[in-house]
Amino acid sequence: MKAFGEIIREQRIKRGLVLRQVAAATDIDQATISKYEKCERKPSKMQVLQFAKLYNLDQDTLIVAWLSDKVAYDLQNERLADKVLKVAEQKVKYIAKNGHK
Amino acid sequence: MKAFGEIIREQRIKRGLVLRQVAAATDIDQATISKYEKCERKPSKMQVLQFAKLYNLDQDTLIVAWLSDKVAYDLQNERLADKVLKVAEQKVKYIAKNGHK
DNA sequence: CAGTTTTTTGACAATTTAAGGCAAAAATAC
DNA sequence: GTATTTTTGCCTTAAATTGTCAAAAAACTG
Repeated sequence: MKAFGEIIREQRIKRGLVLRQVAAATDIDQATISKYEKCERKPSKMQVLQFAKLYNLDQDTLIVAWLSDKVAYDLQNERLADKVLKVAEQKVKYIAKNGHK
Repeated sequence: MKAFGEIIREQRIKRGLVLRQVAAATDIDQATISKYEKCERKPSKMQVLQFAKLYNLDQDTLIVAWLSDKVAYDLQNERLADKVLKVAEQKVKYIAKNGHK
């Protein structure tokens, strides 16, 4: 249960890379990458996939980390977060079944 | 497990009001209200509370309906929605416990 | 069925929100 | 203490979402 940022930082360190190098490889500003790693900016899906490729990570795993960050972020400070997630789960199931009328 | 829009439409009909009247009472454009009821626009939190007051509904209930709509909407078409919600739940719990460093 | 009221739609303007980018500051390593 | 790396702040930009108005469509009413 790691945040997207933690994951990509771990991977970068593990490979002994500095931000500058990752920036060069991905064509993303190094300050921006720093912010991703510290969870101060949220990348687009395309960028998530870029990182998955760069670090040889399973795409699904990384996307789950990234999307769940977003959801959790939207609910931060919400007393009702728990209830909201349970209801959202039902709604997602319902939509998956019956489509979106 | 109703959508926010369904709820406020039900309530309006139940009271025999037309959009024009609700628009006057809330100072929201009637086209906008129509869109809320059809889930084509998402109101702000303030407006959700306005509707709670207008229709004498429990605020929490309405907010849960509204927020869960948002979450479910973000995850529509996401094959991984289920997994995402489970992870998000853990993250929310974690944040609630340890704050947001 | 014509006339009236209500609801919906569509295009556009306005707002809001979040991200990208640069340069300076801070931290870390050498 | 210098050099490198990382972080921060600010600002611009871009994207997404909403509100608004007018016209079209739909639903009532007599």
